[in-house]
Amino acid sequence: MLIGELAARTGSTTRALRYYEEQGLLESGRTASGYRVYGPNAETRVRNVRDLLASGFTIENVKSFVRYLDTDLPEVFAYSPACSDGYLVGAQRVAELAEKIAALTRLHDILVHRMPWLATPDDASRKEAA
Amino acid sequence: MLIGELAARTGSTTRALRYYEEQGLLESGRTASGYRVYGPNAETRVRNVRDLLASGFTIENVKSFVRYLDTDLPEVFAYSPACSDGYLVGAQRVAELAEKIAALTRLHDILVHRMPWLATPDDASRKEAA
DNA sequence: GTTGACCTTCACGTATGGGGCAATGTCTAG
DNA sequence: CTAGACATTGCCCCATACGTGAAGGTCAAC
Repeated sequence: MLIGELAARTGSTTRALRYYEEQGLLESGRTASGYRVYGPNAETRVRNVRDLLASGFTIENVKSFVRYLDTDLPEVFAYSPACSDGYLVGAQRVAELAEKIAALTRLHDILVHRMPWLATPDDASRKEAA
Repeated sequence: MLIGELAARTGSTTRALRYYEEQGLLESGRTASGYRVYGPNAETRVRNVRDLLASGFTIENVKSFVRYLDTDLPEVFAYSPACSDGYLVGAQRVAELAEKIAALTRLHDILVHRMPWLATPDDASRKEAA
């Protein structure tokens, strides 16, 4: 399978696949003329990478899961913290996201506090609730 | 007043002040030897710029307020939408922040949903409330 | 032999607010 | 006269996951 086919089968792009390889998340053989060649496992692997990215992990995070990316991930994730590093990475990522959300929320609230006429109905209802 | 003094008086850095000038938010005269020279208004202006940035506006946003930056801003902001462009910029910025917060929250929730053992007490209480 | 679809590497652009160098010029005090 | 504190411009760096060309090689079909 060449890179175009793999991209089509996984709903990604050739650019993304080369990027994953550059990041050490994907391996490929080469034809005599230098084209990347992929085995059938590559499809599962790419799906897993994209699945994790879409779940809020970063590329760096996904590197921690690289050992498990050739089997179906739902299996891995279904049974509690399957691997301790997965747990740690997940927990750290959740904390990072929570922190970023908090920081942006702080900015948002400062802004609304200074310019109260900017409050959205959503803000108003949250204010009522508080 | 030279750049170092202005930086010290406003709690910023020389690098930041040159950046503000590059962005058109600050003006300076020059000595014969090329040093930047600032008048006393510069201090108010820089404070206002940094105040707006700290309030969640971007550099681009602050450019919209450039006409008002030589007077004390609290005055400007105290009387409802003092200037219609201020209102528009503020509203847009609030919307942008809200959107970013929503996007990050979506990621966060997906992650917690997939790895429920990662939920923080905060998540749990929010879940109860819902 | 040529068109066209496929592939390659290289490398800049995205948004944000500066940080941190380098290489060099200027001013002031001892 | 020289040290050192200050100034200048300019350029690369940060994180993020690729997008979007450029300039060119490869392969199948007609």
